Amino acid sequence: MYSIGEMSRRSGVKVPTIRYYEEMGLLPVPERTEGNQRRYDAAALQRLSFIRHARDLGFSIEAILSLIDLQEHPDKSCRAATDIAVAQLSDVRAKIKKLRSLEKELQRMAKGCDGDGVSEDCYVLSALSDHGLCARDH
Amino acid sequence: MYSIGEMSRRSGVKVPTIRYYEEMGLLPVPERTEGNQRRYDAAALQRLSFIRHARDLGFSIEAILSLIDLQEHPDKSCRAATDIAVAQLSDVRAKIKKLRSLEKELQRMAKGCDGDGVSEDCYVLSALSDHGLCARDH
DNA sequence: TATAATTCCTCTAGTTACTAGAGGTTCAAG
DNA sequence: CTTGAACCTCTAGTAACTAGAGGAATTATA
Repeated sequence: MYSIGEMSRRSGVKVPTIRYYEEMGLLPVPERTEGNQRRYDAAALQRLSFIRHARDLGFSIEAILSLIDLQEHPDKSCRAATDIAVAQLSDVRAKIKKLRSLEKELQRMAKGCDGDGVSEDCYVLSALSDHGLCARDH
Repeated sequence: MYSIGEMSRRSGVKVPTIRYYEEMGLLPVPERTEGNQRRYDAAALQRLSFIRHARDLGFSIEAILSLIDLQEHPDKSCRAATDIAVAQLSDVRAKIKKLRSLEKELQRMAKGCDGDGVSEDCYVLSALSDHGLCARDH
């Protein structure tokens, strides 16, 4: 049986976050010692690692709740899990796309100005003030 | 003079968000009518467009506060503004990098599984459970 | 075994950048 | 002058935690 600190060390998830996950229903309510401290078993650690992994991949807590539900009902269709993963993938792709265009514009901004001189005629500031200087529309 | 709704229409920033920006110190406190409604001038609209533009580019409110400070003190160095833009750029690049590797892993996950069958042996779920299946380390 | 250091407990509040809603007032058009 | 749209303030909610207070339990050392 692991204490919450032990769980934290083994999973890389901070202690208050573990309690938060419990509150959110991601982790089952653990046993307690006589002194009211949480004690976890190996299954709980595995579950926590699953959560950590999914969060690292950007899955929302809500999505993870669905994934856990699927894990606990092995008779349900795998389709649902795949759908969640695919949705996550397209979300990530949309974010990449947006960030790429931001990157371009910021690059232009940062390059336009050598950083010398006063801010009165700073390219960064004028680029932000004047939308007409943008390469893209937003 | 523009009402807050007019400002919203012209800038594309929602009304409650304009009030929020005022509270955050991004927008100067505007004049009021006798009936206590906000009335803005052209300078305020320009400022709001600047803010909108900067937010679109992912600048934090704190960063925008600094940029505005630089705008209002044209004697200060342009260096500071450039630094903020460069920091923003590297932030964006880091995010892109992270998202790209997420994309790869999610793609692998979504592909590994055709969505048919029960979730007991769903690749998505096993990939999330078993870190060893990951292509990258996180 | 006594004490000290560490870890744990709950609870509240703060973070970012807004958004939603309640309940009430003012403005502009007809 | 009435009516409906727009405005006002204030509170609370969102996501996913993080920080801190004040106190109890556990573990390690003497």
